[in-house]
Amino acid sequence: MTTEYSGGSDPKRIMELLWGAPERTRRGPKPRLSVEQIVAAATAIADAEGLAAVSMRRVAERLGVTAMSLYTYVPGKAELLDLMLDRVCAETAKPDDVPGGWRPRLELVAREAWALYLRHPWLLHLATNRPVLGPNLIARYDYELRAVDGTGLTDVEMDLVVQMVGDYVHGAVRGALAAATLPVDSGKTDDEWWAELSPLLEKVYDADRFPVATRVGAAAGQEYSAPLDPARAFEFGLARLLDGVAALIERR
Amino acid sequence: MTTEYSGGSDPKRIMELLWGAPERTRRGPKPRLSVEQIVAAATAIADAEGLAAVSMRRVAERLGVTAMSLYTYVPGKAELLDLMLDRVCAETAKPDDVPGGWRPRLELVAREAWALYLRHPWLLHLATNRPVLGPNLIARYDYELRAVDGTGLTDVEMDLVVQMVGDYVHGAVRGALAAATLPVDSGKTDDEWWAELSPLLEKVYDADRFPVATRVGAAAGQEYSAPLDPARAFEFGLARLLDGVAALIERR
DNA sequence: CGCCTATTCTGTACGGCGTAGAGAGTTAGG
DNA sequence: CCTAACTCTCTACGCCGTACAGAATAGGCG
Repeated sequence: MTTEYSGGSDPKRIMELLWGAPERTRRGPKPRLSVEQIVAAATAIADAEGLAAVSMRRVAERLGVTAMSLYTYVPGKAELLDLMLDRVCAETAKPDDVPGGWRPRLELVAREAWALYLRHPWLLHLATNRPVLGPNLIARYDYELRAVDGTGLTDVEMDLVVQMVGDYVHGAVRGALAAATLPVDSGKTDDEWWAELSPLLEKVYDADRFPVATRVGAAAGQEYSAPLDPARAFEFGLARLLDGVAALIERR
Repeated sequence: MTTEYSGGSDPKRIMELLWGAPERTRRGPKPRLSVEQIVAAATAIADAEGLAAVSMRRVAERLGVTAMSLYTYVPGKAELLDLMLDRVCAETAKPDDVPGGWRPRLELVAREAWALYLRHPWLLHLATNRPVLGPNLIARYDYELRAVDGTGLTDVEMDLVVQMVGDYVHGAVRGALAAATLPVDSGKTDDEWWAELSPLLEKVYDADRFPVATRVGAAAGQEYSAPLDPARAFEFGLARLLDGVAALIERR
């Protein structure tokens, strides 16, 4: 019996893809590719040229195959993106023996996520509206939760804390990458860009209306454009976040 | 769906658009539209059908005009998205007289952002790679900073705290909306969805491998699918976050 | 007034996208 | 061997953003 899935795609199929389909004997010609090759090719393109460059035609071209032949391996592009997401999540280290309690463990979780985002910036632009229940994502979720297991937090609180850390990293990376790529893809340096923009800005608003934004924006801009400082900002914010978690845990 | 990019071309032009161009006498035929009408139409479509439904052709159609005629008002779609972003940011209330110090002020900032995201969920999918220096965005940034001004934090720390709150809200909304829209656009209830998926999951992984994820995931799923609880989770996480900020401020 | 010219808007077209559908080629099970 | 299952190619549809050419409009200047 087959069910008809109008809007979304077949959950069974994507599950098989994520977890590795059981090898059946196949009647037709030998497949020239594998799902893994396709996902790897798509990931390589995304790493090199960004998510926008990942199209079925581009991926197929890289594999010496027509676009449509990919559809014998993967139901569609959305599922390919799901597979890319789960695949890269296998890269994060998950050591079991981090000493020092929940805080160093959560710090490691955050830093691994930070590093993963920097390796694959296109992760920022993946909209994960629906859960992707792949093996690596679940394993990572489990690992992250274990960082705060046994601290007296309720299950829901544990989920929330882990979610918070993930969200924070996401946002911090976005800020860092925006600052880093701003001068790069406009072909101008940071100073040139601002030099061009600031007279326009000044013509149109008086700094007196937004005194705090003007002052702080300048300071923050300088901080972020310094060589190593997005990472320091990340660490700083992380410390604040974990202080909040600590306050919660100590109250238990 | 993947993220939409915004920002890009001639800085002078987009600045004029954002801040309202100086009215010059124009020689040709009277314009049938205004930038404001176009941005409003695009926003209405995004509110009703999501960001993916916003195309130049769709917006033009809604205004009784061809797609190309929009390009006399707006340099391109990226700039239209910039304008939409700045436009909706005017909606957030910014009262000056919040009593109780920085914490209630920051809470208000977060709740206003939360409400804005819920009114315009497509904001989640807007990635602003470069800053959009519109009047409403700057005004909001200034307002948010004033919430923590005079607390002894450095300028850079102020920026960081405000950024953190914004990032947290972004992530929390994403989680809440994912939970809410999951059953909706698949045409199934939450229970049906899980009932269909869980046998597939069970066939493929044993709960013993991910004991914590299994337990916590179930608890969190139940919590989020309850009617009002994404909002409670949001408030809870916000409290933790602000506890961290408080620890920093008190140390000053 | 009438011309010139800047501006608005339309029509058409290009190259991209995701993917549906038909059909050619290939291989295993009966 | 035949047939059915399977892979892969080709063509095509309907979207997308937008470049370009040209028609219509109307203010500035003679």
